[in-house]
Amino acid sequence: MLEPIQKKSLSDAVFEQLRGRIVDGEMPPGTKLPSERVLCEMLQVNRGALREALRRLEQARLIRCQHGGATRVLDYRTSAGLDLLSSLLFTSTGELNIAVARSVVEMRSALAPDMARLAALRGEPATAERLDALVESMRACEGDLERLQDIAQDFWGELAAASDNVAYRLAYNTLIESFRKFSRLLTHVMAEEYASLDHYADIADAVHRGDGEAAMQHARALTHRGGEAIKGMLDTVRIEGQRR
Amino acid sequence: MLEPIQKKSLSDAVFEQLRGRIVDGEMPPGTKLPSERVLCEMLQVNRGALREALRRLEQARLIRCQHGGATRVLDYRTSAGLDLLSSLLFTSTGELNIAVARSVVEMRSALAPDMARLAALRGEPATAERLDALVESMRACEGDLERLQDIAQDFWGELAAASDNVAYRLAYNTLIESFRKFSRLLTHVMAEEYASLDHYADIADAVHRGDGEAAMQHARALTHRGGEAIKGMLDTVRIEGQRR
DNA sequence: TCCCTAAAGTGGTCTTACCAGTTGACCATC
DNA sequence: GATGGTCAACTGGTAAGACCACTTTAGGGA
Repeated sequence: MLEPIQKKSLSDAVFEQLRGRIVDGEMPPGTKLPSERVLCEMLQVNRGALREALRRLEQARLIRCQHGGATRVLDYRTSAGLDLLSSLLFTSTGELNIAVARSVVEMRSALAPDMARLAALRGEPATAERLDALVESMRACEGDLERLQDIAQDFWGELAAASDNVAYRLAYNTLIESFRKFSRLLTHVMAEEYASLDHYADIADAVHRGDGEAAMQHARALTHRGGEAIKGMLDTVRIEGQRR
Repeated sequence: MLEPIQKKSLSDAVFEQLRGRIVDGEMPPGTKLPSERVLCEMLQVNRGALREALRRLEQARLIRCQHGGATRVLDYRTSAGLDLLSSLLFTSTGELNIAVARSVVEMRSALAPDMARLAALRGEPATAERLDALVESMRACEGDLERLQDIAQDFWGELAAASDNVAYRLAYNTLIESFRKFSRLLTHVMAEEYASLDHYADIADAVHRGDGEAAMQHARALTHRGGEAIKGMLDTVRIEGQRR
């Protein structure tokens, strides 16, 4: 299958390079950035492209610009928002950051049960119908684990939408964006979730009945099981990484 | 008390105006934006300032620009990240959006218990010491509810930092940014949490002992109690709003 | 020592021009 | 009729230079 090639604009490249140097700790909090004119010269780009990148860094709360004064690096740990998460997943050398991946999985486990609970309490009949259809699709792809994984993500997306909680919806978007980047490393873990496919059906059923507690319990069981399996997998990856 | 006046750059103003029109639904998903030259003319700003704003909108995944093609509005519900949350809190007329505020409180309730659990499991002795100090400070300000509220926020911040989970830390930053915008409307609710100040002490104690389950239970009790109270308060606000 | 001021340096705004990719109409070809 | 090429007219992307607004700093005066 052919994939569209990704083209990066100049400001994209500048943004990513500076963001990388900041989160890698190469430019620790408090560092004074060179002036825009100097940065242009160093990066060999025009000032417009540079400023577009600086505005984005400022919005991500990685830097703070002051008219007439200096532009300083902030401590992203205490100032940045969740949107930064996906850019922390891989180190500058391209290796998966296990601690960050674990964070993603843990947060998923914390949010999913309450998402399911609210979806059951607030979801409409059409929601439950769609969940049923997704469960059916999951049953239909016994061998195709990647497809199973994709549908499972859609399942959670449906719950997030039905939870009628905009914070959950937005957090789901952010988490999924991160999760997709390393989920394929864990595809075989999904085989275990497949064994507990009934839990998905139970959640859909609980949404049908409007039983929030039941939906939460089944979601908790599901994410707990998947979460532990994934953490075990991540530990394996880490150990293999240390061997090299 | 005097407050520093907030100065907005041109690109800030452009960004906020366009963001507002998008999230208000005035420009629904799929809408084709006018060309940059035309937008400059309409907004009476130069193209550089406009483009800085467009880059930020693109990063927030509210729009999508295509070289040579059109710039289109995306559906923020399915594409934007959690960082957008705080800008959804108030409507264009300046009124609090109750549904969004409720979302913030619900998400806090979902995350806090697991944050406390991980903080107990992974926190260092110095963390527990700082939590003790914060509890002490809370006891010391019986009458000053606003101060109590601020310290409580620091308490959760300490737990987020100790959880050793970067997703929780970043999500905490985002949630607090939103929460601060309406927390003063709920200050009197904190009086109720004051009655349960021992729960904070219990969490600190659990962190001392490294007892994750206990920390989680007490955090759950705390956020449940506070969450219900806040939701009740928000309902009151909504009813009052309807009366007008 | 203190305060003021001027100069230098910073980010913010603006204009103009040109480069590069997309779209659609038109036309030749198969 | 379907396909593919060409061209003109868009679109966004890059570039360079000038000037404005603000902060910092160094120097000079009281």
